[in-house]
Amino acid sequence: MAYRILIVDDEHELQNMVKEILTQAGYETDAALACAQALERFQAGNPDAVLLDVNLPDGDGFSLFGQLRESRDVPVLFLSARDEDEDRLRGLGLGADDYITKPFLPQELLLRLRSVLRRVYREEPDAARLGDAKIDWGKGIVRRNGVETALTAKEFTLLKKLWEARGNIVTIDALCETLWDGPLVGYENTLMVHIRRLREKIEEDPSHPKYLLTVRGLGYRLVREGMR
Amino acid sequence: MAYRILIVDDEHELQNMVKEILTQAGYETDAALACAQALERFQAGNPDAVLLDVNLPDGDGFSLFGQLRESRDVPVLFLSARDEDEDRLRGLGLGADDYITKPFLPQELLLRLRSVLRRVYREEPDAARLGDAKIDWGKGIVRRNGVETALTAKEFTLLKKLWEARGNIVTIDALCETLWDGPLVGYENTLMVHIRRLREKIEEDPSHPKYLLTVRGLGYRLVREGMR
DNA sequence: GCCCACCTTACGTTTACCTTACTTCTGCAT
DNA sequence: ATGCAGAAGTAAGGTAAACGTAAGGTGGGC
Repeated sequence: MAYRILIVDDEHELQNMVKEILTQAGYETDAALACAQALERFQAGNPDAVLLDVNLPDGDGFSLFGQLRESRDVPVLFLSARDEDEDRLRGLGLGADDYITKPFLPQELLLRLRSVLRRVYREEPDAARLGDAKIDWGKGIVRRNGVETALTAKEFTLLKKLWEARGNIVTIDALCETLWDGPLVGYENTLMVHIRRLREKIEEDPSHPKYLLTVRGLGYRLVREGMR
Repeated sequence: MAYRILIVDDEHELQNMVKEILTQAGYETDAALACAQALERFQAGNPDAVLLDVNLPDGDGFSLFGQLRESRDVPVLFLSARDEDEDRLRGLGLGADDYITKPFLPQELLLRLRSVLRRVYREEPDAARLGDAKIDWGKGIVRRNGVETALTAKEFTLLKKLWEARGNIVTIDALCETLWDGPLVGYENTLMVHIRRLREKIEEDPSHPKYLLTVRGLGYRLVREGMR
């Protein structure tokens, strides 16, 4: 999932350039031309970072910065045509994450933005990839085509067990044992139902699974990337 | 506890100046004149950040940077006398946290360092936001729609535990353990009651929580905003 | 073609959690 | 000590999501 960046600048030309740069690099962008609009877009779009020009028609970037930070500790990178020491110090002094003076190299903008995002959102969510599905173990959810689905307790432990042995067959007995840790009889059918429900959450076509495969007579197995 | 900063520069004069600036600002400093020494001081001193000159007598700062990062994801700010685009892009491209060109204003160095440290070591402001609720950890108070509500001891530690893991599920066992420190069982119901009371303080509609969510069979989880 | 392993669906059951009211505990001021 | 107030814990009835069951269907392997 791409980061969403809000660009606030009153120069159309520069705004489009920045937008182009960021889009090329795989970010999602949103834009505002003035303070009022910026606040509105900020609330609506909930961006992951803000690129903020100091000069704005209906106020200055510094006070807008204050309003943004009051609502949330969002990363903000100032852009400014003025390379006055005073401005730079003011921006950084307020707590901005960076202060970039125009003109700047597209590459440098990207790198500085990346640097900030890396620090702010560093903690890689403990996630696993399964084709086009992403499993977030911390949240206990799986994302596919942008939609999040919560895993139930049984589905969670079941999927985890399969994931830990991904590429290898896990017997039905072994699965039953991890799900009910006890007499491993009588729950085989229930297991199938859970498998089915899991497939509905991680597979595109649950009836023709591509990832959670059944091995007739033995058990189930999760495919491993680049392996069959 | 003051941050420890390692300065790596072969110019005595500049090194002393930087040292002076940082010490004045309340940082602890350590210094090295060349790569070999830098690595030694890095291992020994375990600094919280490194200020790194690009030009060094026994190698260049870029490769030293690689060695440092290999051992640990320490924040690094490059200092350079050369304001060549190429160098800046290279430094930032490697993953540096900032790139400052000499001569620089002492104040700017401090601000940029502070900015990086703030993100890396998460100096949590003494208050947290949760939707329209603001939590003041210092006072142990929650504000919503202008009304202040005091948190009780149990509610406070419970909320803090959830906050520290915000975005991720915290198991009921883990919560019980922090509230009653011990592998005690039998407090699950009490925990629920505390959860309920917390919700009444932070949620608009406690019966349909938007922030403190329950994950059936697994635990509870506090939503995290502006982040995926 | 037949069997058996597995799939699939609908539906009934259970259990984890919610909610409320009440009781007990704890610390503090009198 | 005594009583009080707020905090913490207990209990019991309610609810819906999660789970389990069963029964008919499907298809691969012999």
